[in-house]
Amino acid sequence: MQLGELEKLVLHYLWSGIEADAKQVHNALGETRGISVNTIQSTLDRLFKKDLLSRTKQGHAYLYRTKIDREALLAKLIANVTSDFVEEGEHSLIAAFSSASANLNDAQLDKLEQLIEQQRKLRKGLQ
Amino acid sequence: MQLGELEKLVLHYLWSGIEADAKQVHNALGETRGISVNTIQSTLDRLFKKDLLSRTKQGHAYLYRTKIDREALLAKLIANVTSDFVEEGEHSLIAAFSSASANLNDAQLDKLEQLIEQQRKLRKGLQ
DNA sequence: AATAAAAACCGATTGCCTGTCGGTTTTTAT
DNA sequence: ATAAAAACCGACAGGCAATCGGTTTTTATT
Repeated sequence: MQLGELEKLVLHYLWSGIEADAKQVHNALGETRGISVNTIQSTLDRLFKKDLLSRTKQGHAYLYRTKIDREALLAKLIANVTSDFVEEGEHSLIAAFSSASANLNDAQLDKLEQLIEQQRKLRKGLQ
Repeated sequence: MQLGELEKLVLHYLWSGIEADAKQVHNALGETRGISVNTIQSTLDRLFKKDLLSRTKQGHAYLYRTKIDREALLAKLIANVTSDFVEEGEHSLIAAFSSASANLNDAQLDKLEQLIEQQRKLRKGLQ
């Protein structure tokens, strides 16, 4: 799945916890750029069709909101872009980690380990 | 940077440690697909221009070889596709992990922790 | 129910990228 | 010098994002 510039901007905007219709998004992003409301509408529709936004009719207009959070989208994009390069049974994140670990600083390594621990505890509790 | 199907195939092929000219790549990949040598040549050239391959004249033909290994390319692709979504100082992998950790099995968690340890040791040794 | 306003929908265009190749120029080996 | 091989150039198709004008549908109001 490909994401264009405007699509990314819209996602960013909606991740701030806002629900918005095309008009509002246009006010927030399009107006300054000299973009028409129609363009925003198309973009929202594309994101909807990509299953990244959900929408409900509110009065006359659709209210859009994100259907996936930033972190999940990151995971999705990473899986997407790496899938052709990772072996069967290999997890893309782990493959990615082994290639990128050198670019992580100490604090980030700590953070990751912390997240792993957290996940482990969660499992113990649930089982 | 976008990679097409044929480009990925060529990279895969060259990652097997081979140096090859257009003809050889064509033999290996193009012939069965009914693709002309010219197509392979274009693809090799595009990959070269993307700085993913290097080449040297060998006799009459260019010999191509990968300029980046699989892991490094993964890192690059990931950085590319995620850069618009990560904050300064944040690393996309860690952000992605926090949402995807639930999808990893115990063995994969172990594996990841192992990789972290390995990376730590590497740093101790180098410092 | 009629109608005006708002929004959705449809289709078209442009621009960028990959895949694809034919034809021309350059290089190389004999 | 020349024939063969390879490189190079330019073109076209197909896919996707950005962009918008115009038409249809929906909604609110009288």
